Amino acid sequence: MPKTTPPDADNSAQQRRLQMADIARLAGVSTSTVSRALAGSKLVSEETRVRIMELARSLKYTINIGAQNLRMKQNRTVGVVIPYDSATRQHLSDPFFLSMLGSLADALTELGFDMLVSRVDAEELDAAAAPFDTGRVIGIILIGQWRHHEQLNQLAARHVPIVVWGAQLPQQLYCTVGGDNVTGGELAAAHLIAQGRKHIAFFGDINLPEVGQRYEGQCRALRKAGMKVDPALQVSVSFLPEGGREAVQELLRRGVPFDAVFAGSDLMAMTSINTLRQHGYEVPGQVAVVGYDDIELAGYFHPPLTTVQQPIREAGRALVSQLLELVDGRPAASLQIPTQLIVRNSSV
Amino acid sequence: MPKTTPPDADNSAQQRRLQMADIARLAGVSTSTVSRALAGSKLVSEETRVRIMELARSLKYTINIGAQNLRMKQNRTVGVVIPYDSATRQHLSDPFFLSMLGSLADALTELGFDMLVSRVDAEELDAAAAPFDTGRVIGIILIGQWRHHEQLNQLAARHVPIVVWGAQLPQQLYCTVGGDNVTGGELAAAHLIAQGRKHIAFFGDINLPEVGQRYEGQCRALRKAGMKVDPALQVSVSFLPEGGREAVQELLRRGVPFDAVFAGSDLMAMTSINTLRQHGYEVPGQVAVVGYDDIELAGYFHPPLTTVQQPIREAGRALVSQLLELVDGRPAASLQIPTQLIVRNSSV
DNA sequence: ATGAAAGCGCTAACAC
DNA sequence: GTGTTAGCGCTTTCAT
Repeated sequence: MPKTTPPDADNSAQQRRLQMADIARLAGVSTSTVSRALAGSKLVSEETRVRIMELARSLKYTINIGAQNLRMKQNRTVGVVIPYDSATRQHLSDPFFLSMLGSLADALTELGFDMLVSRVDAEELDAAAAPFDTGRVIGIILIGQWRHHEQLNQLAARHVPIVVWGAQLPQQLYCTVGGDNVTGGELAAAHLIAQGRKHIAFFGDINLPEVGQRYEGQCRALRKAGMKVDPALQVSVSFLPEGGREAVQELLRRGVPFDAVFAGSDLMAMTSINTLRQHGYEVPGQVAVVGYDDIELAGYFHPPLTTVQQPIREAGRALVSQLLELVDGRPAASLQIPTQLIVRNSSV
Repeated sequence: MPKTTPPDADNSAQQRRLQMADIARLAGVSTSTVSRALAGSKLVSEETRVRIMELARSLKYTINIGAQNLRMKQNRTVGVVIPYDSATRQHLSDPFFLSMLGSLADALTELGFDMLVSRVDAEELDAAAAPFDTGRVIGIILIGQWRHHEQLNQLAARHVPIVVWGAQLPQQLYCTVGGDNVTGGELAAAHLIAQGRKHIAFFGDINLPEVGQRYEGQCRALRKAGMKVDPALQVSVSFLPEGGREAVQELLRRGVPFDAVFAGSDLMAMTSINTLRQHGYEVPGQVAVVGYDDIELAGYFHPPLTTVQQPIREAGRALVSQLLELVDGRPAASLQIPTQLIVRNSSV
């Protein structure tokens, strides 16, 4: 572990960081006055206030937020946690999660909050609360509900202010914000059905709440169209990019006929398309494909990907606003963000 | 601006956060003993240490890091800043930058550091130092050098510990970590030349240091092959995804013949390929295309993208290790991470 | 309008 | 081994 000596350690020329007492001395006033001046209090005369502010600015002095926070018992930092899968030791790479991070950064910056990012082992989700427990952040936004409903409930029961990006589940103590997965799945499947597709495969781990709901949506669309649900067309594969390839191979192995694929994520849709092509299938000619997420690159893929859009900008804002509710001690309802189908060429 | 009342505000049932004094009282010892016990000091008897630790754990007490930092004048948080373009008000979306964020998160987590992410207006780069000036972070990693060489120099002159992802420039006071852009460009162009391409277009804003160096590499490869550099084949376009489309259109407008494109980023390569196709060009048949970055999706594109790989995992680690050098008061040399050409189908 | 003094939650001499 | 005390850099009564 690197040492990172404290700034005041005697490594030569490290000039000591300026502090309020210095400004006070230089201005010939007390620290109280400096504090007030910098805070824009009207208790200090216009003249000295200006003088002190100028001085501070010319010396590039800024208040030490740590000390200020301690004294004022406040904090404008929000924790964002992205669990990683300890088994695969998978690192942060899903473009959708990454975009969410960007969107959260934007939403928080806009409101004057800082964002503390940490990664935790998905199996030790309790650790997600650490930045809160240690007082560094006022609450936690967790991206990736995965299968950890129970652990999340426990965190909420402990009164950790936490908002989770994911699906709304029965008996849920924590607040979630997520896309409307059932409708999303239904839209996707209905679209494929409208294109005349008869055998629609589903790729994705339906044990994950969000994916499960997307599949449920597909089933609903099938039933509405008077078609029956064939379990042989449902292939459970992980969220990793290779998922698409594996799913196609498994489906071919099963030997069930299919003319469409609804994939649990765009990444999976893309690898599915590539694998289908390698096996000589034309997309969308022989197999129509629909993805999920509408990541930045979906439209640039060949063929451009039909997909269900998760409105990431609003998602970020919603996550933040619900968290701030919780932080202020108000209850925060779980939210569903409406999704829409983006029809491109991979399915028509 | 939302209020975010301090935790001790009187909104009903917010139970006060446990603190060391509480543990001390419950254990019947002084706070010093608790402090020592929790720090694992050998000054406290085995027995009381265990007792106190158990107590703390059962009560889910954790030390308030803010107070600890203040007292110990230490900090294990690193700032990561991603400037945004104020003109286009462009938000964080380039997959490469996003991946870099992920890689940094991993590298920092591994070393036990936290990551504070902020976004600043690229025109006000001075603001990038704010998290440092206010004592929240021990140093800054800035992703995106853009055109702000001068402002970065000023930050370094102010002794802000800062490491920048970007190109190494003459008269540079700050530390950079970046790919070897010249070699990268040379590899890409040499590859295209080896494929028998005669008229290689370059897409990208060569005023950006990194892109300029990639172009320089291309020129070098051309000269080595005894070919001449045709300025009409260089098209300056922004880093935005649409850049690729605009570049192709501009090139066609110019009417110069071309049989290859070297694009400044993968995103641009992808949109270029799509636009070329729309105009009836076959890739790689009539036009070979090479990108830059090797983003996650490059291999899944159709055709799979030949590209220059920026090793993002090492990049993250290198950025962090150089920053920690600076923080410890040691000089940190700028680093170039070797790049390699990944040959896929878009160019062969 | 300004200053003195107390204290935010913690650690580290220094006593015993 | 453990407690007492001072103080990290700031804000805020309470005096003046």
